[in-house]
Amino acid sequence: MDLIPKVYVPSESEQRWYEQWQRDNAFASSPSSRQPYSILMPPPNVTGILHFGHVLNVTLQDIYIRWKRLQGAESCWFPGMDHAGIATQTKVEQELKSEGKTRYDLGREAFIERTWEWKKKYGGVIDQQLRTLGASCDWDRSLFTMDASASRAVQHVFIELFDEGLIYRGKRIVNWSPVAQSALSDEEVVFREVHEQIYTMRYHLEDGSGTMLVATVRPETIFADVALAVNPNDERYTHLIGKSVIIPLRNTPIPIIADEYADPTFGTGVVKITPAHDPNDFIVGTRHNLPMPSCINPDATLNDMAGEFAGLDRFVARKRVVKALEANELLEKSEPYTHNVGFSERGDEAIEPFLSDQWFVRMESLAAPALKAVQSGDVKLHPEHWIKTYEHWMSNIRDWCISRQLWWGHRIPVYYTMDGTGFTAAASEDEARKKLNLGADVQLRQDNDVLDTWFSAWLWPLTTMGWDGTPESGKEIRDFYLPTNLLVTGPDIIFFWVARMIMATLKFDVKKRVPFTDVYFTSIIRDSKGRKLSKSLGNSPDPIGVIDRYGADAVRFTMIYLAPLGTDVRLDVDEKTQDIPSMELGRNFANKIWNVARFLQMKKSEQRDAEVRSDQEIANAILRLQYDATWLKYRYEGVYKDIKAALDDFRITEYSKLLHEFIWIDYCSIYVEKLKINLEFLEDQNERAKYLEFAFSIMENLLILLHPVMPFITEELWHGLFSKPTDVSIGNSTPHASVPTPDEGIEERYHTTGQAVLLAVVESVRRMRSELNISPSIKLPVVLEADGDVVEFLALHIPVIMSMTRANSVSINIDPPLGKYTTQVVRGVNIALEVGGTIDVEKERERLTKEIERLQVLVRGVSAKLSNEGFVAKAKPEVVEAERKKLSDWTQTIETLQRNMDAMASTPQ
RNA sequence: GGGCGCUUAGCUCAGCUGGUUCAGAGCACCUGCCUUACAAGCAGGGGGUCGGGGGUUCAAAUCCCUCAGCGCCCACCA
Repeated sequence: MDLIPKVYVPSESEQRWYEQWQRDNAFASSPSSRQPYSILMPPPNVTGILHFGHVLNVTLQDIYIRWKRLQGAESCWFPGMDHAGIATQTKVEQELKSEGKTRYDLGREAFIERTWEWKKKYGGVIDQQLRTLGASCDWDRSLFTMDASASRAVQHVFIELFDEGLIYRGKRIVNWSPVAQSALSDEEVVFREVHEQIYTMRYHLEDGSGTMLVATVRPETIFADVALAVNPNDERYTHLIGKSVIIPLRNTPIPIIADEYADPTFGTGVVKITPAHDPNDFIVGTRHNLPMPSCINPDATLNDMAGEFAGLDRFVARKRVVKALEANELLEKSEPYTHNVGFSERGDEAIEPFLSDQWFVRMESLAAPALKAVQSGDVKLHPEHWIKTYEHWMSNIRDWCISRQLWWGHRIPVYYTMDGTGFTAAASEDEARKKLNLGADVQLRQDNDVLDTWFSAWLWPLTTMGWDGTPESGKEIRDFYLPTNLLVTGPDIIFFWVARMIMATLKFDVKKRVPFTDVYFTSIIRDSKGRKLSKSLGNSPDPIGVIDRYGADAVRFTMIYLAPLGTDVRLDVDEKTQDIPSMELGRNFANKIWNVARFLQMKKSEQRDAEVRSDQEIANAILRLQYDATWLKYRYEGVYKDIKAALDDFRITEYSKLLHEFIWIDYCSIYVEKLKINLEFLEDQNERAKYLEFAFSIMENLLILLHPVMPFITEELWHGLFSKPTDVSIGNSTPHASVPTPDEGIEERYHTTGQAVLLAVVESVRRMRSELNISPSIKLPVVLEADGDVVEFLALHIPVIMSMTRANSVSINIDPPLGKYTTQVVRGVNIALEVGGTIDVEKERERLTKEIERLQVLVRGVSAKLSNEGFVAKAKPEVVEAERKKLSDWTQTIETLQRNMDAMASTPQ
C-alpha cells in the first residue's frame, strides 16, 4: 500500500475532490424509495460574493445534508440565486454612469437586456465560491428567481391574489428612496438616531388676532401644509378651532382643526398637518378629508408649490427656508433635537415619506394560518425564543407594499385601459382584454412597476421544486421533498422571507403543506470588537483568502466550533493582514487527524526484526490490547450516540466538540499511545494486524462521522487508508453505531475504572516529575501501593506505566518503600516516585501537610452534609451514597498521606 | 414605549431536565521537552466567591424575583 504524503495540502486535495464529486454527480438527488431529506438554500443575491455569514450558514446546511446522506436518506439541497432587484439595477446603473449614460438613455428593454448580460458576466461569483467551501448542492436543480418557470409562478400568484381581492392598488404614504427612485417595504427601512434642529415657526391667524407657534423638524414641507391640528381638550386652543392661519412664506390660509393626534404635552401642542409628507399626518388628513398636495418631487427636490425654493434639494431647501423664515420674523426659535429618522437599508439615504400609487398585499388572512403553523409546532423555530418575535409581527401585520419603481424584476402583470379607468391583472394583454370584456382592437398598457424581490423569494419552496403556477408542475418533486426538513438562515430576514414563505406555501401549495419543519437561525458574525463584519469597516476578510491559508475543512470546522446556536460569534479578525488566526484551531485538528492516520499506516507496513520476548510478556501485551480495544469500543459507542443526539437537537457546536475531544484525547493521546507501546511486544504479523485493523476500523468510523463538517480531508484519508476506488465517496458510506473488537468476550470489568485509575496514576507521576523539574531524560523508579481489584490491572500495565512516566521500574505493593520518595495519593493509589538525594524533605513535608489540610476541609464539608438530617432524608439515595463514598475515600487518602509523612521522618537522610 | 436575549478564567465561549471531586474547553500566559505520527506537537502549571442583591430547596452556575450593565427586534411623537 502507498503511504499517504507526509504533509497534507488542503488546497490541492480540496479542489481535486470537488471536481471528482461533480464528475460523479455525487450530490444529485431525485425522488426514490429512500427517506427524503431536503434543505432549501437561501438564494444568495446574484450580485453577492461570499462572506463569513455565508460560510457559517452554508457549512451548517452542508453538515445536515451530508449527515443525512450518510444515514441513508435521499438528501437534496436546492440551490439558487436571487435576482436582487435594487442591488443589481444599481450595479448596472453604476456601470452606465461610468459610460456617461443613464438607464433612460437605453430605455427599458435595452436596460433589461444589459442587466441580463451583466448577470451572465459577473453574476453568480458566489456559486463558484460555494463549491470551494465544499457545498454539496444538487446544482442541476439550481433556480434563478427570474427563470421562466419562476416568473410564471410569480405572475400566477399575483393574478390569483388580485382576483381574490388580496392585492390592491392605493395612494398611500410609502417609504420612498430618492436614490433608487422607488418605494421600499417597511422592512427595508432602518431607523437611526439623528441630531437635528427643531424649529418653532409662527403661523399668523388669518383674522390678524394672533399667532400660533408650531414646531417642526422639516420646515421645507410647510408648502404642503393643509391644516394645523390641536387637541380638542387643549383649553389653550379650543377657541381657535375652525379659524384659519396663514402658511408662512406661502401666504395661503389653512384651517385649524381638532384632532386627538395633537399631543398637548409636546412642543406647543400645535402640529402642522402635511399629509403627503408624513405618515401620521396622512392618517389625520384622511380622517378629516383634507387635500393632500405634495411639495417634493420623487428625486427629493422641491416642486413648484415651494415657489422660489422649487428645484432645491430637500436639505438645501431646509436651510434656505429657515433663513427666509428668520428674515420675515416667522421663526420663533431653533433648538437642537434628537430623534429617529428612517434610512434606506441599502442606499443609506434618508427615506422620504412619499404619497404615491402603489400595490399592496392584504396580509391579515395570509398571516393567520402561518401564525398557527408556528404555534402548533408544524414549523419549529430554533432557538425557540424567536417564536415570540414571530408571533408579535404576525399578529400586528401590516400590508405589504410590493411595487417597486424599477426595471429589473418581475413586471407587475396588470393592464390598464389607456384612460386608466379600467384595469385588471392577467397573464397577457389578450387575457386582460377578455377579463375586461374589451374588444381585440382595444389597446392596453402594462403597469410600469416591478415587484419587490421578496415577492418571488416567498415562493421559493414551490418554485425550486418546479412549480410554475399550474397544479401539475413539479408535483412529483413536491410530493417527495415537501415539506423540506430544515431552513438555515439569519434572524434578520425572519419577516422578509421566513414568515412570508410560510404564508405563501400554506396558501399556494396544492396540499397546503408548510414549507419546512425546522428553522435554524444562525448567529451573527462579529469582529473581536463586537462589530458586524462589513466591507466598509475593512473587518470582513474574503473567506476565499482565509480558505487558501487554512483549508476549507479547517474554516468549516472552526466556524461551527465557535458558533453555538443563537449567540453571536466573535472572530479575531486581523484587519491589517485580513487574517483570522483562530482558524488555526481547525487547521491543527486536520493536521492531527492526518498524522495519526499516517502513523497507523506506518505501523501497518512496518517490518519487524524478531525480538526476544517471553511468552508471558507477549500474552500480557495481548491482554492489554484487548482491554484497550474494549475500552475504546465503549467510548466510541458513547460518542456516536452523543453525536447523533447533538445533531438531532441542533447542538451543532457540541457535535464538533465531541469529535474534537474524542479524536484528540481518547483516540490519539490515550489509545494510540498505548497501542504504540503494546505493539512493541508483538512480532507476529497476524497478531499485530488484528489490533491495527481495529484501530483502523474505529478510524474509518471517525472519518465518516467527521465527514459532514470536514468533507475533503475525510475523503482524502478514506481513500488513502482504505484503498477505495476513486469514484466511490465516503459521503455514501454509513457510520456504525458499534464496532466489533478483535476478541469478543473479553472481560469488561476494567474498561472504565481500570483505565481511569491507570491514567490518573500516569498523570500523577508526570506531575511529580514536572513539579520537581526532573529532566525527561532521567528515568526514576515508581512504587505503587494499592488494594483490591485494581492491583491486578496495574500490575498488567507495568510496561505501559513505565513508558508513559519514564520510569525505569514500577513496583506494586513492595514494602516498605525505601530511599527518598515524593508521594501523591490518587484514586486510592499511593504513588511514590523515588528521586534519590534530590528531595527537599521540608518542602515535601509542607506539600503533604497542605494536601492533607485541603482534604480535611473537604471531609468536614461532606461530614456536615451527611449529618444534616434533611439531606439524608430527602436527597436521592444514590446521591447520599456518593457522599458517603467521598467521605471514606478522602479519609483513607488522608491516612495514607499521613503515613507517607511519618515514613519520611524515619527515613535516614 | 413594547418584546427578546446576554453577563462563568485575560479573551471567545461550553455547562441539557438542580446532586457523579462541577466550576470546564479552546486560545493566550508560565515551565520543561525537536521522546522517529504530529513543535500545526508533547508533558505539566497558574488563573474564576459563575454581574449585584434577595428567595425557593437538604442542595443553586443551573429554578423564581429584583437591580445594574450590554446587545437585538418591533413601533416611532411633530
